[in-house]
Amino acid sequence: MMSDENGFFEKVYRVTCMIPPGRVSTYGAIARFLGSSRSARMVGWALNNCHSMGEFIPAHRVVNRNGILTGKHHFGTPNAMKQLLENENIKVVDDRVVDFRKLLWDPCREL
DNA sequence: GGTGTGACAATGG
DNA sequence: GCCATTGCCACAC
Repeated sequence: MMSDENGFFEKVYRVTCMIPPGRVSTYGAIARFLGSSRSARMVGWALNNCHSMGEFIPAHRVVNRNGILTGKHHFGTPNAMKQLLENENIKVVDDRVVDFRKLLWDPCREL
């Protein structure tokens, strides 16, 4: 009960929505911001359920540590994620975010 | 209540 | 420096 808003998933959704446009974040960074630096995998899983939220989650701004669009296949179409990233003025080449290091948005650092 | 999983990350060879 | 393996923690069945 009422664990929905306090659940790990809800936190992931909220932080993911907090990612400013034109920026990208990593699963580990989000997980660490949530207090569970080792639950990076849970972050991806949470986004996997994001389709059940009823609200759109900018999961396309979340990539792995290498800046690779690991979950692009889960967007319905592998091109959707890249298209969304390009829509944010983010360059994506070979399923990798260009200047990912500069575009990296760390909640623990920026906040 | 236990088992399996999963869009990662870190470590070792 | 790259490839393979382990750890990991929260959620679904």
